[in-house]
Amino acid sequence: MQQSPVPPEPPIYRRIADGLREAILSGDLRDGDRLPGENALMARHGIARATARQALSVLINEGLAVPKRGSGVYVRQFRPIRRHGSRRLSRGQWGRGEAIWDSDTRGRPYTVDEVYIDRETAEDAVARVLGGPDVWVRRRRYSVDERPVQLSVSHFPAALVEGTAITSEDTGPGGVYARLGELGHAPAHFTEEIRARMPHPHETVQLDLPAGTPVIVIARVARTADGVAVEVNEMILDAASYVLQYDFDS
Amino acid sequence: MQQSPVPPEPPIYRRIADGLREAILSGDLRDGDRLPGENALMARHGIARATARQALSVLINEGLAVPKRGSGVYVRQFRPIRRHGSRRLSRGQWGRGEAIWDSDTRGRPYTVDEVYIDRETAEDAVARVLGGPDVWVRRRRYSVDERPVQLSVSHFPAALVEGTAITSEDTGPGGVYARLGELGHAPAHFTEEIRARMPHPHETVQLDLPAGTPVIVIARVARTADGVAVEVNEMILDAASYVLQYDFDS
DNA sequence: TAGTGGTCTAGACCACGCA
DNA sequence: GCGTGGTCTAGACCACTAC
Repeated sequence: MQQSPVPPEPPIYRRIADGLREAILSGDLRDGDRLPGENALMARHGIARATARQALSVLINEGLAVPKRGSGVYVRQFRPIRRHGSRRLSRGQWGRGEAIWDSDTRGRPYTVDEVYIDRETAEDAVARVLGGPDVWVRRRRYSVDERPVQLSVSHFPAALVEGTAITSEDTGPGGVYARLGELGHAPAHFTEEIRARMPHPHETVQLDLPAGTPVIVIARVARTADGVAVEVNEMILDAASYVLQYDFDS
Repeated sequence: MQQSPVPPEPPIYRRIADGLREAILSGDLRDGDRLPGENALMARHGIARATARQALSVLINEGLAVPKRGSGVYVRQFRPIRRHGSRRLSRGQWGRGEAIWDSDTRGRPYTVDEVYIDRETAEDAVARVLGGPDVWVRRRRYSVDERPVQLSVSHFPAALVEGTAITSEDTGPGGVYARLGELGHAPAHFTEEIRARMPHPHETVQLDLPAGTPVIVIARVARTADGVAVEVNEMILDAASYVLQYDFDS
């Protein structure tokens, strides 16, 4: 039998972090409010600077706070955009104003900040799906309200799109899917694979992510009615900016 | 015009972290390998202990490494389970061995570790969808290979399920959906909302998450053919353990 | 200019693992 | 018992923000 041991006290930095987190999650501290700074925590709890920093770093790494140099540490807000996957069924009587999570439903306009188009050799997984490594690639960054929210890399089989508008910056009305349709390869079936992880450094830079924000990674494969894969699109989303929604029936 | 300034050198701890990350992502260091420890980094780079710790903490907070007390810091593995949302279309000729990401396709068995069933007052968002705050709640924890991977909380309208097997531990053959069907409320339509964020402390404990692992949160609403919501299920997934997949057509 | 967070040093004691 | 990571102190200098 194990003698129930005295439950060990959490370390000081953790107790301080717990208190601040409580204040944030309970709503006592709201979006944009200033947290007590390092000096305030040192004085209030009689601790060293490094310990105060450690407490704040917990909240920062949890995505609940953002440090601003020379100013303070602030509570962080979460106001996501809603992205619909399959929405065939969501237009009926159900699914109107009955979402679980709050989100900005106003259709805020996307801006495409950056576009790079290139002919490349695809990595193995993409090559396997597209039937070969020769691809045209379209890399974009999307922003909403001046804020970068998504990186997107689309791969197309080179043999399919060579010489079409898909390999130029302006893909024309209807975008790449309209062009694929004109080529007799209209996308009909989609598969989306979704993961979440902490961002790599270049993603942190390109999406301007504060510490403690994961990214959602979506790998989407578009196939024609015949089942031929015509596009592989990898999207990196700022997780704090998105709610994904999928509607389907059993 | 801005005179292009000399690009500032990143701090030491960051350069060390970058080097180690590079070694991990390039495959030089593989799953389970031991990283150089604090003492090794101090000696190799001539830095103080706190600086070495800071470098390692970067990788730990990125989910790329796990510290083991008294032993070392180790590269972390990612071997996810595949969870299918809508898979109506995935059984055809397409979608066979053509996934983008690796995953354990062997159908490893789930274990239900913990079950709590209770009558509760639902929070606002759930009450709004279910048409009232009176709910029966089933809380479960799922494990795969002895490892907790998912927390799940299902809410059912109390008026609908009162006195049925849904309010008892053993829901009988076919589970709760079979019971709902017998009651004339078979689920037919599903909406899944997905977010990702860093875990709350109780989630870290219950899922035994190392630092740097986000969670995926899925809120699923099940509706009958008439559009009546009969279940709201909130799932918390260890993001390192899952790939979600959705199949649909345009 | 005063206050903030960012980086770094040089120590200390502890709990834990592994041999 | 030794090496590991976990916690903590008491300083230092810097860059940046706000006033």
